[in-house]
Amino acid sequence: MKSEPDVYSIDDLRRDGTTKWEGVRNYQARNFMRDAMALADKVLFYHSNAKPSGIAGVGVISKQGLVDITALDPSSEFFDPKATQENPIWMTVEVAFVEKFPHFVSLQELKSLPALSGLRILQKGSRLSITPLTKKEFEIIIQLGNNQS
DNA sequence: GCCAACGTTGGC
DNA sequence: GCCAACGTTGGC
Repeated sequence: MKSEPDVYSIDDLRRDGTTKWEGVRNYQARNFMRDAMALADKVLFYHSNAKPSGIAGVGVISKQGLVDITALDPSSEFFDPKATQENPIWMTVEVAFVEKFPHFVSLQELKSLPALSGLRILQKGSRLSITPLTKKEFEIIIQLGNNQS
């Protein structure tokens, strides 16, 4: 999952312990969050629009299938007039902090590894805030992040 | 700040 | 249903 660190970073998640991933307003990203994420699944926390961008750490899904109530709240920046109690449209999950990588895995580093060339986040024009990755890709990145160098 | 890529909106 | 216009994302 992606977040701009100026808005919400891995350090914010570490401080908060858990956070609701509210404000996703893209159907594809919503579907991944709703259908492809299960309770206790691990997630990578990617810093976008950052200096540098890259993967900063790891979280875990601590609640799944929540209604994103910010869509129903006219005072919220994420308010969606099309959302109703009966059909809230937008869903979210709660994420819990697991670790901040001792070694930040930069975008440049991700791109340099052929084994990771299939990562959706590396594809040209990829803008989704939530994307799936394979277990193998996940494990490679966990290794990189925990390598002190 | 630029710009490519993509999603959404709305006129027709 | 098409498609131009517009807004957003995000790397650089």
